Amino acid sequence: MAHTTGARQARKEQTRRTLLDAALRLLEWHSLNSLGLREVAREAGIAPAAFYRHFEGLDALGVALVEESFGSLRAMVQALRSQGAASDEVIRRTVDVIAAHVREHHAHFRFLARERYGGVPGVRAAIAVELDAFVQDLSGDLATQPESVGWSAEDLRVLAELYVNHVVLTAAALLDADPGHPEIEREIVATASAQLRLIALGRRHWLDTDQT
Amino acid sequence: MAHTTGARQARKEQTRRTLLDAALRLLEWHSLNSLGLREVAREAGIAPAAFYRHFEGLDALGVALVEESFGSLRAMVQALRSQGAASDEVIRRTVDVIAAHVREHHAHFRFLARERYGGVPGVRAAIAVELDAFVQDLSGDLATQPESVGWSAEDLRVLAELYVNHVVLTAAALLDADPGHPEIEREIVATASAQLRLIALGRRHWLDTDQT
DNA sequence: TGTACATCAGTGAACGCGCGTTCACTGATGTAC
DNA sequence: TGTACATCAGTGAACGCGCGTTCACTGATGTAC
Repeated sequence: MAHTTGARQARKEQTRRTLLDAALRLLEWHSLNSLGLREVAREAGIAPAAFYRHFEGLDALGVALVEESFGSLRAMVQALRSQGAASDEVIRRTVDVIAAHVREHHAHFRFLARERYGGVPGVRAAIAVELDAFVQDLSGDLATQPESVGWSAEDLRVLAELYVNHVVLTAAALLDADPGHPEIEREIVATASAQLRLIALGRRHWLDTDQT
Repeated sequence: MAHTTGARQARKEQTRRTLLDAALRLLEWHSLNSLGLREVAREAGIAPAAFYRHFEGLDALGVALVEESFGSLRAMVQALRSQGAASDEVIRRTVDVIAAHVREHHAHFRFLARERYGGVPGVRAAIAVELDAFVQDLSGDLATQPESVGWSAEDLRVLAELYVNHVVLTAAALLDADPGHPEIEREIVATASAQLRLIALGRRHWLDTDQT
């Protein structure tokens, strides 16, 4: 175990992960700006001063978590992408996929829901930028679907934004649901499905009359 | 100015208001759980110890702000109620009313957007309860409209929730918009209108096919 | 391969500071007679 | 109306505490020869 060069760097990255995981664990209960640097270091099991070897401060750690969390969101949409469009059956499955991803990456989704309008400007801005890019992505995706013939880019962006907001709110609602009561989760899923169906209906009839 | 009995109580209420206003001013930049009791007292111009004559702690002040803020929300919906249903012209006016109210009561709406998924459990719970009651109210209201013939109570609740979420998100987006750039605000209003139109279209065709 | 020096992630002690909360107090307002 | 006592909103000093940040350090890892 001697000259495996890069061992130092690997250990450093490992400690960085430990810090991020510790922060995510604490963020289950606190929001970012009520978190303490010493608190995170303590949870991670390292000395407070060592924190500075990895991040300039807690805000920087927050921005790193934003990037990670959007990884989870993109992975979820990747999973949805393999599904087709807007039949009722497909909508039900879509919402199930969301629920499953939220359960699996709850810490990331909780973080995004909390900090989207939270008190740390840098983090809020980072989320806004990522969310915007994400909506652009999705509307590009929607454009390739047969239902989107005749839609302007702007219309597609509006639709994509509606979808994204809906998904984020559904995720937040699922996170607030007591995991001990699965019937509440089923209720949220049912409501979210009905709302998606409503939007899908609107989408289907969008071009029926003259629109801007 | 001698025996106007109740002068003491009036002064106490005035100080309470001063505290609430000071907190709202600070909440423009911080979120509730990064606020300090001493900070609020300082902003209000009273001794820290006097705070306890009015609230048990900052959390209690937060709950009081929730109640106040929902007053603003209800007032807004009251204003919307005088409008009719879902023609495009009415939707445009609806969103304008929202924008005007958000501008006028920005501190309240910002507080709700921030704390809805924020880090103070008591406040989050209070908002959830109020929001739920509010959705119930609205769906009762929707039930009286001619467009709602044939809708189940559950369907109306789903629709009302979609509207409320949409309004809250629109308010949050408006709050994040730099007030120095009115064209950004106009863009948000345009997007919100289009999304409302989409939902209204879905509503119109909800009963076209068999639904649950 | 072995040796001598450089790097740098993590340590632990120290600092000054503002925090939330308590306490006995003050003095204006309220009440009883 | 006047007086004597009670109430209680707001004061200001004091407390112990955990915070973020700095610093010189240690010792394992990396590098040059």
